Amino acid sequence: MLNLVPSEPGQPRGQDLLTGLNASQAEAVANITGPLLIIAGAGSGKTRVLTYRLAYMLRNGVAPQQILALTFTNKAAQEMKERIGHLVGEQTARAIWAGTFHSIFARILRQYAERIGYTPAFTIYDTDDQTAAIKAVMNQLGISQQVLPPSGVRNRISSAKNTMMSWQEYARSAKSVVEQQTGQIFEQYERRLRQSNAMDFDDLLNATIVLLRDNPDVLATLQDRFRYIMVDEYQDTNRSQYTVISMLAARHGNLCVVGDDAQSIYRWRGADIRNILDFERDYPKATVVRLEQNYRSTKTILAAAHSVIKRNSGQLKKDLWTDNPEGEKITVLACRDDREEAEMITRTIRSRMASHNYSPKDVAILYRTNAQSQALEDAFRRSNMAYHIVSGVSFYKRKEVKDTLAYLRILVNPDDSESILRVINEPARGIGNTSIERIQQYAAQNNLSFFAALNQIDRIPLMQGRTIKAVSDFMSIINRHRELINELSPASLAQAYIEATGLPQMYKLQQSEDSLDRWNNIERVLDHIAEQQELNDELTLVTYLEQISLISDTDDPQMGSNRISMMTMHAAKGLEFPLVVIAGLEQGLFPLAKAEQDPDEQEEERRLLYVGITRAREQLVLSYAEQRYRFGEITFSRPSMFLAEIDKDTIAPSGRSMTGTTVTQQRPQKAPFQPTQGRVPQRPSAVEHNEYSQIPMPKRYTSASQPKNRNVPSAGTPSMRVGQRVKHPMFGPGTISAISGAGQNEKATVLFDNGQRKQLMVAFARLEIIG
DNA sequence: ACTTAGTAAATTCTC
DNA sequence: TTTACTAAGT
Repeated sequence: MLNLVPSEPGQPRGQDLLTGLNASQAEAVANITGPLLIIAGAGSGKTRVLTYRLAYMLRNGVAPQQILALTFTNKAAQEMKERIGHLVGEQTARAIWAGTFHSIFARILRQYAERIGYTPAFTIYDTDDQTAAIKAVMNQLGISQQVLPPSGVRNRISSAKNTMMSWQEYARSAKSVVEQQTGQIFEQYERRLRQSNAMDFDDLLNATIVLLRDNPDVLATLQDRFRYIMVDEYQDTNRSQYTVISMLAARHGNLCVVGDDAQSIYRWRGADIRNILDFERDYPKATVVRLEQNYRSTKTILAAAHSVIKRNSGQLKKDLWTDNPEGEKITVLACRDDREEAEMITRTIRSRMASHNYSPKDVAILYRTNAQSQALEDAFRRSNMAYHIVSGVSFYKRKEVKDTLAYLRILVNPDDSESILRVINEPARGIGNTSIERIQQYAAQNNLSFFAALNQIDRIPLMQGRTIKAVSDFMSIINRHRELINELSPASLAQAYIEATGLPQMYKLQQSEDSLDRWNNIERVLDHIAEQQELNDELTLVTYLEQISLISDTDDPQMGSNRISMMTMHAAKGLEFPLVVIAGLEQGLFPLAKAEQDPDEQEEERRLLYVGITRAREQLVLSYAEQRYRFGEITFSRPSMFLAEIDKDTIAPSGRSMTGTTVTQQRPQKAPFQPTQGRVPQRPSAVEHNEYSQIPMPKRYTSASQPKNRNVPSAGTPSMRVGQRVKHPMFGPGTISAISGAGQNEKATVLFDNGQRKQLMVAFARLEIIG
């Protein structure tokens, strides 16, 4: 910890913080009043500058409570808090308001919920909840989901909200039929969420704007509380975020924004690059500091990155340079297919680790889409290399976990219709679709929330006696436990309540391996609540649920473990590794097919590649495959246009081998690759990696334990093999032409004698062995 | 009302 | 390859 003894009066304190910084870094740190724009090139020590700047402020008399630091990911917020903690002590660091836009504003909104017509227990809807609400609304309006896909509606509504457009404005400007219908759905969607006492992610920002706009006293309070505001990744802010920031900073004007327009990669979710481009116009008195010295990468890597990004138009002027050595040239791996690509990547990584003494945590593989991790995982598992995947299927997206959380949400906010609908018949209670339809209709007609309608179940027409009984039993579980909210701790309440719903029992009784894992996952959620309660004795179910809603898949606690990382380039933002591999540089994949036509999209893809390249400190490897499995089918593609854009001088020459694949030149002193030689076998790591906090990854889904051997029948059904004659009750006799999957997922492709070809699940289809 | 079998569709990225 | 929805069967 640095010393906090005040220095001579009249002179700024904390000069010691400035030593060891370059001139522009020091300027950024010492400039704590007034508007400040920091243009921070990749690897220019941005995080260091930000944390030092905060420390400098604290040293000069700013109270930690007066500082608001906004980031985009929990990861970034976490890292910032930690590093400030080292500088000024944890106590002080904790008092700073640092977090994501969404989490900070959720916190503020809970405090003032009544002012905008919500209760403090409002639910935060994630993407799935939104889609569910939209489907329900479309149903109600009689709009077909075939004609108008709900996900598209969701996207249009979200982008409208990102630009702070109300449903009235949207409906007014709607031209096409699609837009008009979206307008109708938008209106009902907004009504439904309000009735559910729920907000989606976009609402968290827009509701804050409304709160500040309509309540001058709240605005004044918050402006005075947050006298110093700092925004990271400013190039990724959208209209709403921009507006909130402007409102909060209007009084004191101590606004510091940091960003790099070259790294703007979230246009698709409403990020408006103009926010950073126009900062100087918005704040004419702004100081502008450019951090242009890169401390991260070799000259070669920086040159490659520059040769790519210079093709984009409309950049803020900046010249990134480095004192670092020239470094090694970039390797390009040309591969036949995705499988070979994965193999070559593992081989390349293995040999570089040996020759450069890298440990696994020094290496990252980056790709455009999450689906690409599959082939890589297989290859890594085969060669026993420790890896972990950032993101992937989150623990919280599993059905049983979502159901459990839905039950808990109902407890704190019974008006949450989406959650009730999710679990009202889970486990089956005899409340079927027909009844639910009727209740929904009644709710809509009488302008009630679903829960309120359930309370009047005996007044709803056409209800069967049995259904009424089932509904009142369901209601009594909820009501009984609602009365205990102030009696019991969150953990014990959750425990008793979830037990009472019968959800865990349902899985436990099924006794299949699958359902036992699900039961286990429910237990893990309950354990997790207990753990969190231990850590924070002020924990409530409301704050717990909020915390869960706002974490993301990139918040990976295993980051520190010594493994090779695999992630999307989006997830890699802000990270750095000595050795970086970027896979799948193919036309149609990177850039994505839909970007090929649209120049704006193409520029965004190019920025994404720029982000990817600049993650590398010493070595960069790029790869592409001529064909790969996509949507379960082989597709062919040409190398990415981006490969041709990279300065040739930065790329190592390569030679074509007989097989048509490229073998990069081996460095002379290095021995040829030897498979798994001298390696201590390690357990495949995917099994252990967890998504967040103390919740371990469930065994199921990740149990890569049984390798998926194609064309090899699983042990349970030894007689299913290619060429086997079988008989199906409906399709008649036929011959198995292919087998895929294993165990429960084993599928047989059967060519029936009548000429039909079908893919059947072996476990379900009643295939009879004949011949 | 619920289960099951089969088909269709989806796969970008995040809070 | 996996999931999500629909239609038919129990």
